[in-house]
Amino acid sequence: MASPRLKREQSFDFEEASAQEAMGSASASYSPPGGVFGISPPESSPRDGRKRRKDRPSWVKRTFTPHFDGHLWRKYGQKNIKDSSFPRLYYRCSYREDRQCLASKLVQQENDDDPPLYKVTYTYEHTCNTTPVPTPDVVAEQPAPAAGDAYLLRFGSSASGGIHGDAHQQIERDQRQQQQHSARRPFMMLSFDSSSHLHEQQHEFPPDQLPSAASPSFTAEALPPPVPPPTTTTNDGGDLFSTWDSFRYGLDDDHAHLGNHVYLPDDCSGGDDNY
DNA sequence: TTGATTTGACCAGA
DNA sequence: TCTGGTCAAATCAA
Repeated sequence: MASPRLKREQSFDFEEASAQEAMGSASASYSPPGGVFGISPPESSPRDGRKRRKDRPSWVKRTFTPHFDGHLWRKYGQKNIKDSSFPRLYYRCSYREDRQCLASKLVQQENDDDPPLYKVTYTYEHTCNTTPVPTPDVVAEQPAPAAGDAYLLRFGSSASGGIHGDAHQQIERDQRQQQQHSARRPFMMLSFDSSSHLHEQQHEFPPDQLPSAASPSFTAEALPPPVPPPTTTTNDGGDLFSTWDSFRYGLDDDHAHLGNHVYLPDDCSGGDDNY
């Protein structure tokens, strides 16, 4: 009897090494040129499905909300990693089979802070052409960012803009988690997730570099008046979930643009915003 | 009933 | 040889 393992799913033969080399070491953040790799359609031998990891295009970002990046993911694995206190979670695009979307991501918690910081490694760009949920969320707890008060502001992906219901559910689950986190202890959280298909203006602040809410250039009040949201959910308990379409938040000059978050592990600060 | 998640095993790369 | 990435059956949840 042949082992079912013999049945290898899709196998792809990507030669992305050149792209990696162009970006430097494999561990550096990789910014997909134009947001699209030179992806070839699935082909070649079955064994290449497990392409050498170094050859696969990937980029890293750190975020407090690893599940909010505007795409719909399906978890397919979890593994404890050596030298890591936290398991690594494996996700792939939910449209992998439907649209041969190769995008996948690895989520690994990096610390036990509140909220915890996650390192997300994306592999391959989305080719599913699904609308990456252009409806960010704003979650603001505590009306005024007074000293010591919790202040949570999240620009995440919401489901109201064309995402499927299951994605909505997933997001809601995550929102609940975030709420639970935020309810435990005062903290400040700023995380910006939105449609990633544009691959532009993405920054993320490490926890120790989060712009202060009191900063004149980075306050909740500084937010541009949002487009009237198609759906706005307000929790009576004081939490506010606001969603609106096509929201992009930019800060000029020496302040980061906020629209998506990105981590710049090395010195990828010049030129295009890294991804 | 259907789809998502969990989890142990397999396999390839380092 | 070890570790990490993926598969797929079993299980869970909606």
